[in-house]
Amino acid sequence: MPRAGLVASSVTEAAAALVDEVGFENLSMGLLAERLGVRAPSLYKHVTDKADLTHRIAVLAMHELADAVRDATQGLAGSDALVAGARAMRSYVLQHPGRYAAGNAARVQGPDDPLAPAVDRVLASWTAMLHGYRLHPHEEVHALRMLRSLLHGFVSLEAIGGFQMDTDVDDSFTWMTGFIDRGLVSTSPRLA
Amino acid sequence: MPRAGLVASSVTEAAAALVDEVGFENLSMGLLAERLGVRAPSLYKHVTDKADLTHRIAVLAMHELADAVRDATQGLAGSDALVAGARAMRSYVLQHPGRYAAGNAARVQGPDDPLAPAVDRVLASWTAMLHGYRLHPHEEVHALRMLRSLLHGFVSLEAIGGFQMDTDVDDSFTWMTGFIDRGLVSTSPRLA
DNA sequence: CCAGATGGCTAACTGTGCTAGCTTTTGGCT
DNA sequence: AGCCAAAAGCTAGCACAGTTAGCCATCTGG
Repeated sequence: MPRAGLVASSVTEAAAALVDEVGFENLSMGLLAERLGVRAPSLYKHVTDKADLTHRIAVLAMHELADAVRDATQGLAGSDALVAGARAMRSYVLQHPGRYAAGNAARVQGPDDPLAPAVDRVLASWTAMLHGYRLHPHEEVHALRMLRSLLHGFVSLEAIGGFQMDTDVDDSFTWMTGFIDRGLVSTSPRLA
Repeated sequence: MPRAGLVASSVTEAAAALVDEVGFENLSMGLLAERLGVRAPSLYKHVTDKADLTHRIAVLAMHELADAVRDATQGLAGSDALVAGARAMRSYVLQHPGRYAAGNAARVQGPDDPLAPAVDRVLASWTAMLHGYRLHPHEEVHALRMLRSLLHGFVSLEAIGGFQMDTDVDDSFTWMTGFIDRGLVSTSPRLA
């Protein structure tokens, strides 16, 4: 019987694809094994346990999200960058809800946890974006947290179908990013 | 042997307390039964299954949240109401993270699901609050979604310890509510 | 005070995560 | 080429959580 030729990264990729399909809470080792044409215990040769697996998905997701935002904001600044970055994040999460859920469920474990730099990359993208507004240095952290909360909250709610009313969700997102942009401009001591 | 004298509501209350203590994902029928001085299968005389139990917690949580916001904004309007309501929500979630997690995990099931009116009560609170800003009618939904996203995102991130930097989280929250308030005021066709 | 409804129990089944220990493939080294 | 250790797969089986079946004790209404 030939081997399946698995490796930690390929298992993680398959798990990420699966989790986007069936939902984060429905991920099971058995189902993943089936997808890979292997028996469940064999997976433990590549990941230590299910927690390790979901953690790896989280790291993957944060890097992919950081890449998506970076690519979308390439060459843009100020309002344009903000809108493009926000749209890129929303699009990524709608396309990969399971991965994003894994990212939210994960916690940074030790000082060498690769999740930390992955999350930092995402935060650095937002920070760079906010830099264009020339805020007071002590306001930047507040603005970063606000932006993060807003985007995270919006996409989380949208992903679980939380917006019931029939008003178009795209319109709300556009309005919202415009609202934040105007607020940031008028908060800026230089651009106001 | 005397009976424990349980009833659906008391089981739900106990489960809500437990879930705040051990975390939503660590809720187990066995642990809850132990707390109630009963064996696990006995719980099924009061709730149909674990999903039913968490759903009941969710309904309870949404009503409690709606109450907290209503009480906090009593007699206030405009900016004052917004700030007070936002603070009340943040405070509730920090005090009852498990309940709030249950509320987010729940989905409205049928047309008679008591979760729907409970969620509506919360949304109605925010809507009433926004009414003070006299926005254009077609902008109200957008503003509601923004406010909801922002608050949900912030308290969710805070509850899981997502804000790493040592800048005070209280300060960020205050800054953020102020930012939104100013934005709403200047968006309003009457108050600007 | 009896009878039915009700709330508790034990026993047992299922599904999932995971470990132990065996077998087979694989790839490098002589 | 052939050997040998490491690695990758497998089966068997344990533990634990959720759940059901079915029994017995306890309340409560007539």
